[in-house]
Amino acid sequence: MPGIKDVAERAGLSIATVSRALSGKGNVSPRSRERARAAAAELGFVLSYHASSLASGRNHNVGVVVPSVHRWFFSSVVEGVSATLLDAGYDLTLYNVSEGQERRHSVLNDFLLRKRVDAVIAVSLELSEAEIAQLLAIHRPIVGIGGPLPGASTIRINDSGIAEAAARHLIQLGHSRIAHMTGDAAYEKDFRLPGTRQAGFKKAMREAGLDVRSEWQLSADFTIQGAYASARQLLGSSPERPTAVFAASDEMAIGTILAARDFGLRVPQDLSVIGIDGHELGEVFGLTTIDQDARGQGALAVRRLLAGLDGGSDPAATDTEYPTRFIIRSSTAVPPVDAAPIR
Amino acid sequence: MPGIKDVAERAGLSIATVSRALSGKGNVSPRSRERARAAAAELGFVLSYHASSLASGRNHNVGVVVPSVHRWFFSSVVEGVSATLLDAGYDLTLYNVSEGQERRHSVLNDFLLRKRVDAVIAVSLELSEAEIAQLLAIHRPIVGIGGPLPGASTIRINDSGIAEAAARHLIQLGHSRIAHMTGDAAYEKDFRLPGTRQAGFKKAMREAGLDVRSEWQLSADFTIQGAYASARQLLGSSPERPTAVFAASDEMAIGTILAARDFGLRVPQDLSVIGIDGHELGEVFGLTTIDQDARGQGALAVRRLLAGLDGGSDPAATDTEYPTRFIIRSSTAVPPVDAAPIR
DNA sequence: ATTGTGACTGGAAGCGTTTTCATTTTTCGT
DNA sequence: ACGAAAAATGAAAACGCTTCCAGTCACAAT
Repeated sequence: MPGIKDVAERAGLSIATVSRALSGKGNVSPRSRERARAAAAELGFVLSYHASSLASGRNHNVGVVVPSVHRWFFSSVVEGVSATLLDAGYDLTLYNVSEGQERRHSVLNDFLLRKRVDAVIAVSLELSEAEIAQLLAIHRPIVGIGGPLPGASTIRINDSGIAEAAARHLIQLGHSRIAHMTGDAAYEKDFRLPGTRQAGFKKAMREAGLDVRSEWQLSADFTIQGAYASARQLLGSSPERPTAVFAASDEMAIGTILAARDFGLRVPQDLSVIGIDGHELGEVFGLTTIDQDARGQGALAVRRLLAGLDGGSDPAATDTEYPTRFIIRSSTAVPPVDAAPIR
Repeated sequence: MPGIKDVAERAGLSIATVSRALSGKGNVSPRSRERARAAAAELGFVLSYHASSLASGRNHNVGVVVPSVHRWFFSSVVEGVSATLLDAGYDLTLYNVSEGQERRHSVLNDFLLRKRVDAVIAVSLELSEAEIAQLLAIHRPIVGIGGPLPGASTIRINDSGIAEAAARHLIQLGHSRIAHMTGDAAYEKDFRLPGTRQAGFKKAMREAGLDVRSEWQLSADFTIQGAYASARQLLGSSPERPTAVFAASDEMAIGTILAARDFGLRVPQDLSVIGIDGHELGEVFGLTTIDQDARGQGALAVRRLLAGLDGGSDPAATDTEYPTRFIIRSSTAVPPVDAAPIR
C-alpha cells in the first residue's frame, strides 16, 4: 500500500509539497500540484486517515448520538446529517444509545472523548450537566437537535408554540372535546419534548376556556403501534368520546386514525386528528399536521458545526428556532353536530 | 489533555508498560497494572484513537454501507449492527449512499479505502465486480446482507423460497386471482431482491397452474405511501379485482391494505394481503407475513466479522441463509365466494 | 553455585501524515 | 535590471501511541 513518500518520489517532489498539493492547503505551483495528483492517481494512493488526523489534530468525523434510528424523527435527522456530512468530506460515527444508561455512559466516555470526533450532534438527548460539561471541556463543538442542551448550540422547533397552534386549530373548528396524546413517560428522561408539547396544548385549552379532561390525556411511545393501542382504549371504553385528538407526533396521529377506523369512526366526520412532524405517510392518511423538516434540521446542524470548525472560534451557543409549516389536509373538520359541547 | 506519557510518569512506570497494562496485552505484573489503571483514572486519560490505530494498524471501526436509513429493513439492520458493535467496543461509520452513483463511488474510494475501517458491512447493495475486487484487495473482511456479493460472505434469507411460500399460502386458501406487488425497477440496480421474490411468486403460480396476469403485477418503491398509490390503481380501475395481493414487503402490504380500505374493501373478507418482513406495524394491521429478523441479521453480520478479525484468517466466503418465520395473522383468508376463479 | 527459564520492564524505533521554519526561487515595481 | 516582497520548496520535528528488542530479575532446576 503506497504512502505519501512513494508519491513524492514518483512525482520528484518532497513529501511536504505532495502533502500540500493533495490537501489543497498552502502554496504549491500548479505544475507541482498536477504532478502530485498524477503520481497519486497512478499509485492509487489514498491518505491514511489516522496518520493525517494524528498529525493535524482534525478528525473529519462527527459523532451523532441518537436514542434510536427507528423512529421517524431520528432517521430523518440522520439522513439529513449524513448527506450533508458526506458532501463536506466528513465521516459520521453513529452512536445509537437506545438501550439504557450504561451504554450511554460508556459511549460518552470511551468513544466520544477518545479524541476521535471533531464535533458532536446530539439528537433529542438530554444530557446531564456533567455530561455536557465533559463535552464542552474537550473543546468540541456540540449541537443539539430537538432537545435542550444548556451551554451548547441547539436547533429546535417551537414545540410549545406549535402544540398551541395545533390545539387552536381544533378549537377554531369548533371542537371542545379534545384529547391529547403525548409521549411516554419512559421518554421523559431523555427527551423533554412530550411535556413541552403538552404544556402548549394545555395553554391553548385554558385560553379557550376548555376543560382538559385527565382521562383524555393519554400517552404512547411515539410509535404507530403504541398509539394505536392507546387510542383503542380511549375510543373503545369511554361512552363520551372526544371529537378530536391532538397527537404529539404524526406516527401517533396515524395510530389514532387506525384505531378510529377499527371502531367505525370516520375521520374527520366523527373524529378529527392532528399530528406534528410532516411524516411521509401523512399524505396517505390525509393527515393535518405541522411539518418540521427533520432532514433540514439535520443539514442545518451540520452546516452550523462545520462553520464553527472552519471558523475556529467557538460560535456562541446559539439557540435556533427552526421554522415549521402548518399543513392542513383532510383529517380535521368541524365536529359532528350531535356532539354535546363540554361546558 | 493528558497523554500516556503523563500516566507513565504519574504511575512511575515506563510508557511501554502503561500501554501494555491498559491494553491488557503482554505481560504486566498485577502491581504495575493497578498503578497504571489508577494513574489513568486519576488523570482522566483516554487513549488517542488515531495514535493507537496508527501504531497498531487496527481501527476498531467498521463501515456500514446502506442505501437508506429510512426504510424498515435498513434501519433495523443498522440497529442490530450498531448494538452488537458497540458492545464489542467498535465504532460504526455509517455510509448512506442513497443519492446515486457519484456519491457511492466517492464513498468507496475516498472513505472506505482510506484505511479507516477494519471491515465493511454492505446492506442490500449490489457492488460491481470491480468494487468488490477493490474491497477484497485491501484485505478487509466484508459481509453483505440481503444482497448478492460474489466473493464475500453474505447473509441472506431465502427470498425466492419465502416468496414461493407466501404465494402458496394464498393459493392453498383457495385464491386464484392473485396480484403481486414487487419492488421498483429503480431499485433493481442496487438491489436484486425484487426480481428474486417475483420469481418465487411466479414459480408458485405456475406450479399451481394459475395465470400470472401482467396487469396484476405492480410495483412500488417499497414504502407504504408508494404501495398505497400503486394499489389504488389496481383496486380502483380494474372491474375484475384480484382477491389477494402478495406484497414483497410489509410496508407495501400495509399500503395495499390502506388502499383497500379506501375502496371499502374489507381485509381479509374481500381481499387477502400478505407481506414479507416482520415489520412492527404488522400487528396493528393483523398482517400475515414472513418474519425476517433484520436486527438479528445485523447482529449476526457483526459477529461473523469480529470472529474473522480476531481469528485473523480470512474466513471462507460463506453464504448463510438466515431463517425466517411464517406469521399468520388476520389479513389472509379464503376468497369471497362470489369471486369467479380464473381459468 | 551455576545455568536456564520465563515473567517483567524500559528504550527506542516506527506508524504516515501535517506543519513549522529556513531556504530558494519567482514575481513585480520602479 | 535590481532589490524587496511573495511564492514555492524541502528537511525535520512533531502527533501519541504500539511493539520489537534487549536487558533485568526472581526462581527453579541442575
